[in-house]
Amino acid sequence: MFTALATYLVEKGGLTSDELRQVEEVAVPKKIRKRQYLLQEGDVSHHIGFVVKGCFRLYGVGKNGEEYSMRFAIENWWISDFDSFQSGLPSKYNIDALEDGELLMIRKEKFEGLKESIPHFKKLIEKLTAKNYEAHQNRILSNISETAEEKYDNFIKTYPQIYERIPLHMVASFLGLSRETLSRVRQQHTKKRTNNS
Amino acid sequence: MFTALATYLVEKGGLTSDELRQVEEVAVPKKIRKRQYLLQEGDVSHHIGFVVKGCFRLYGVGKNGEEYSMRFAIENWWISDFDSFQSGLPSKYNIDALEDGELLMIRKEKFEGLKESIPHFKKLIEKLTAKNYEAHQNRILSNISETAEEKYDNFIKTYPQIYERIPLHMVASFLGLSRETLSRVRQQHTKKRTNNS
DNA sequence: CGATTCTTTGAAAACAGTCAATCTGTGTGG
DNA sequence: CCACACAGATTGACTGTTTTCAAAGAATCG
Repeated sequence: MFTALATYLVEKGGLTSDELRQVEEVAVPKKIRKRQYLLQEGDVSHHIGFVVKGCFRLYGVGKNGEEYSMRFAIENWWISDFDSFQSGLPSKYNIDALEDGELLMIRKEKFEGLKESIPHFKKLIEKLTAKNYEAHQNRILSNISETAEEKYDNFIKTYPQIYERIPLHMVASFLGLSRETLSRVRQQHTKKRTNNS
Repeated sequence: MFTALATYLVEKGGLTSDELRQVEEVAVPKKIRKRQYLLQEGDVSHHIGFVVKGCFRLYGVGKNGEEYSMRFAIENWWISDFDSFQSGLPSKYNIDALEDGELLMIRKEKFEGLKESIPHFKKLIEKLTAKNYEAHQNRILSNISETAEEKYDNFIKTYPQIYERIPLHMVASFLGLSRETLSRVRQQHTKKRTNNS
């Protein structure tokens, strides 16, 4: 089960087999069933998880019970509430599994240790952090500048693999639209596509 | 002029006077006039600026010429297009001065050097990065979950110092509202306040 | 199969955006 | 010092988009 992470670390970070062994030592496999929580509001996120298999979702809950999807993660993505992971404070969010899945969990202390002792690993994490920053920036720009249709368009172009795996009402809550609006936007969209081709 | 940054680094990062000297060596003072650009779309952001005095704005321009405010910075904040700064790619954004101002500019290579050679400095930057991540997360949640009035409310609570210094139409573009809508929201808001007190 | 979850649709209401006009304060040049 | 231009803020009337509520139609799962 570690092979997925090993492959990833070699490809993306150029880790040596000795370095891989160090990572393997601290990566704890975890199986999780669909609909189970990986993290619940109020918990502290002590781990970061590498997704070997499955699909996960980080979301907040409004006072009327509405769910706001903040982030999704599929194979070869990392998942955690990074806020809580960094700060050690209780999380405002929940993480749940949208499918049966498998993760490799690394404790915060161990994770920091890997960054210290493996420069390649550190570099990789910094690269991911930068990418993440850019993604946030783009998402905010999309939020404040685009119409519902443009947001939808943008989403399916940016995250096609995710789009095909999650229910539409979660796409809607990720984009800040009601599911009904998303449904209608999609209808418009396919109408246009068929006219043009 | 360096004293502002020195004070900041001692208070927030606990730097020693020797470490401060290292920072001073690479920090280049820059004066800038109201309405001048610090960065223009297409430029690469080679520097990060520490704001000694003044107020700055990072914004994108839509195809119809509308401006979308992504970020503001006042005294003791850092300003740059961090995307471009990290990646070395041309920026999609502009930075301009909303008032006459003074900055201390640090070149990317020098900045990375400081992180290498001064653990205190590195730690401070990492703390800021984490805070920034949290701020982005909160802003996205606000974007996708709140009404116009809640967004406005949230903004004046989160950034009171900025609110009182920048034109309202920039607050509007930061929140993803039209200036007219913001104006009406404000009117409602003050009406409520006077009724309740 | 029955239950649950997900998606779509229609109609009405709430909300935000646009356009156009006006009002304010600031600063510049004659 | 005044006049004028300019940037910013507000207001009203209108338009358009999005939400809400209610219902019903798919799809999936045990």
